Amino acid sequence: MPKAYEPAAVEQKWYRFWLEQGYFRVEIDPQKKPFVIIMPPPNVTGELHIGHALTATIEDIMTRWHRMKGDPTLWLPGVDHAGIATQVVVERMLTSEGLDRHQLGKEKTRERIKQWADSRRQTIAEQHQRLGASCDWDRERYTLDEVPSRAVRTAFVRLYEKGLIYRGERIINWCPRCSTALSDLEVDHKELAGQLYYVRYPLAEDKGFITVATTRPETILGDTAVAVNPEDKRFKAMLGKKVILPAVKRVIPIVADEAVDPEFGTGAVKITPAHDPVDFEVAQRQGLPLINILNPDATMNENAGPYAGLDRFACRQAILADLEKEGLLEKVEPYHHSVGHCLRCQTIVEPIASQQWFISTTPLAQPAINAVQNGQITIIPARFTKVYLNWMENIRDWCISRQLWWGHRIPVWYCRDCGELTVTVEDAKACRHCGLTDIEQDPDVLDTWFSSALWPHSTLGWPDDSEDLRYFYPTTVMETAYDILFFWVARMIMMGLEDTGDIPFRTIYLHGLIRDERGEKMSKVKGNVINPIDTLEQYGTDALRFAVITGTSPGNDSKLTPAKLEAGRNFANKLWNATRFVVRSIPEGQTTTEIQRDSLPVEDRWILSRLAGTIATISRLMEDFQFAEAQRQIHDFLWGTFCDWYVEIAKVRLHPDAKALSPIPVLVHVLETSLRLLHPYMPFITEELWQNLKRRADLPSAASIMVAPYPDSDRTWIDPEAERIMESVIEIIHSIRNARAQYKVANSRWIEVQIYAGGLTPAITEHSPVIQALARARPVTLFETREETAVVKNNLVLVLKDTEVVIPMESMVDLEAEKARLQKEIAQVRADLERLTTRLSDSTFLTKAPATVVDKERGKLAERQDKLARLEQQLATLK
RNA sequence: GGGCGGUUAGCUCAGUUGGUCAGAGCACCUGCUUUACACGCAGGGGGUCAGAGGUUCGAGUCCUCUACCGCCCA
Repeated sequence: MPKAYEPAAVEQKWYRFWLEQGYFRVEIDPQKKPFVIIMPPPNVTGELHIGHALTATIEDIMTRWHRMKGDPTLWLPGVDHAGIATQVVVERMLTSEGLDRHQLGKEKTRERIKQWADSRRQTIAEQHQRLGASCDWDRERYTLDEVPSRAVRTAFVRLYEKGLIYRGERIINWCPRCSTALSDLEVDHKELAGQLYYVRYPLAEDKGFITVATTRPETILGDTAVAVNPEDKRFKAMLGKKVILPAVKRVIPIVADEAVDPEFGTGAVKITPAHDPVDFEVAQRQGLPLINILNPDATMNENAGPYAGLDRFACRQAILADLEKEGLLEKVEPYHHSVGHCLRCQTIVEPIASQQWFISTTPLAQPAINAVQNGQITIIPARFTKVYLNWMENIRDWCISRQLWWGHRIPVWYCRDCGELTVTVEDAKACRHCGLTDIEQDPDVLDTWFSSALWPHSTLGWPDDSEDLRYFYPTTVMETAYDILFFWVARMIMMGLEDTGDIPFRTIYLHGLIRDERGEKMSKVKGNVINPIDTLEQYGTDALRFAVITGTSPGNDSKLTPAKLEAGRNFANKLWNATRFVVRSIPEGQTTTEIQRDSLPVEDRWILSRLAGTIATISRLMEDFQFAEAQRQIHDFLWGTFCDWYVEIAKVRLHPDAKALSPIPVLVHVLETSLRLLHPYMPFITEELWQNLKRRADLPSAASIMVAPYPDSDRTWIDPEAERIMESVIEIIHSIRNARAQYKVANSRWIEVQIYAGGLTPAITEHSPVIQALARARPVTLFETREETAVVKNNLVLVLKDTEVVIPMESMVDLEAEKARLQKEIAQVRADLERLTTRLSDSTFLTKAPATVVDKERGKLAERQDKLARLEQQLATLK
């Protein structure tokens, strides 16, 4: 084995091996309950970013863990076609070639997008593999595959037939750049500093005017009324009168409507029904006409009269100039308001009344609310339950049609003869109503999120009654970032329940976002994105996985820093060298590593006890989804307990002259078990080391660590006595090392030590070679009690929990410094004593606190009193 | 406007049923070519757990309020 861990070769080798062995494939076993995660499909648009690496790592941890536990485990990977995003990307490519999609035509454009998306799918799969993802690649799905596509059509048709999908004219969010409708969720609201313009609308029949305030003066061109609140006394006389719309000179009425906020602007507002959701509703109530003034690219259309052809913002300036000229612009105030931007391209969206397809969500939301409220579905962390319910309870209809060329076509055909609609799963050949064949399919496609909403069941075969669907559905965990709760999770619950009658998953685990070192969200624009592939090439995949998990807790954001990556890399290297040491220590030809349980020395019983305790803790934490804490515990056990202490102690017995029982079986057993514990977190290095170990020692029969059993906690190894003894031994070694450092004793110098160990004397005596080796102390002499030897002046006495360590100071110690140290320690013990005495003389404490707590406090008091006496005695010898 | 989260060592953060909980990593300081590892070893300093009040025998942990930072929804 080389001196340092070199990840690159190891990773590729083992991933290929796992793949070839078919370990990722799940076998259906009707006798067992499966563990199932459907991967939330990454966007086909790009490469994986560090957030995907976190998603993949957490899902892989759960997957590998359950697989090792023996559950039939399915982690189903997939990609979604990302309608808008993909089309945006390919359109940009076309632009750079001097083309645009209209020149190229629909078919050729679609072909280009398809080619590109297919290549991306390949990249994404490869990147997941580099991350060690143990997904079942045979079951990989793509939203545009045959079955998911049929699922989309089937779901659409069923909802349509139930009256839950309808077509209607509503205000939707229109992205002029993408040239499509968007759902409310795809609009990013940003607070912008704008202006509030006060504009005078002259009365048609009288002198005077009414002033309205607006942030979008260009929409004046689409006004069909001015409205005031019916309760607003200021405008009583105005009601029923007409005003002349500036700029286009149209005559419009002044109406009363409750929706008007008398506090806003002047209390009178302009009504632009085709370009504002509130105004649209006012118009419905008041029977006002709709005038659309915008072309799809947000230039003004023919309804804008003299302004036709201008861009919306140019038009705004032109109208303001004209109003100014006519003296109709009363005043302008600075005004902060929220402006919608396209999630994908950040263009300012326009609310436009438009004929679109919608899902009537309220009937779907109720069962989705129930499923969470009655505990069928659990959200982790729990606080997101409220966020989820709040969204569901206030849900609005979902606009699902998109004016794009990339996605699932809407399965609706319009008849040119009778005008009726034909809505079918299979392509329609003729009108269902009149039978004639002059029909045309709706040109639009469906929102990509519509297909994502079906993902947990469509990937398993729905609408077919497939074996996978019957066995794996409902799935176990939906794991994703919290920012996707509404996009995916909420809609998956609605559609899963609607289509299958059952919940799509039992647990929702939401992780936080990864931010950069300064806590900022990563974005390509800011240039602070971390590429997971570059990172894993630099530090190793296991180090990357370790780093993204470090310090995370459910639902909380985390920062990825070079320090964390280095910690991961260092840990991998530490494991590498620990294993290298163990492997090298196994004598040639010896493979038996069976543990002789009856004759184990205390340190072996101790490390095995600690291992059993660690396993129990890890199991509890993992059941609880506390992966970061579990990882930390394994790390601390391996580094802080196994390497720092057990391996060092074992070296004494490995010495060629040692006659003691060989520690090799325990070394191998603890290391091997720890590697299995760690495998879900750091799969590559654990496999490499496990295989190295296997070559030299008898290990469980599995061909790979990833199919070896996950360690089970065996309480019979818990050994409080061994733990107590070893804690004392460690404390003794600590105290001697501490003294050496404090008194600047040269490393090469051996110092003499006497230990007073009371009842622990025989046990500590056994460890005197260990104390000698690890504390560089010789000779080490043990006594039951202080009285056995005369109190000698000028000794350094270290008062420990169960023992006392005496080091003759001879020439090495500064007497005054030692006095000061003792005085300081005495003061500390006195402070403790005072606190304990107060507490124990408090009658409420004595009566109300549980007896165990009171006893514990009494024990502490006795211990401190004893310690104080010993310290004072020691101080006296120095005077 | 409504809701949520955060505020713990210089930095990044753990701390899930209130009683060894004041921790980890990094950084810092002092030593160390101790034959697994300098991607290391040994030792060390450092925090009134944002502030105020309350519940309790006991609060980083529960409740109320305040301040600052951040997020989501409208």
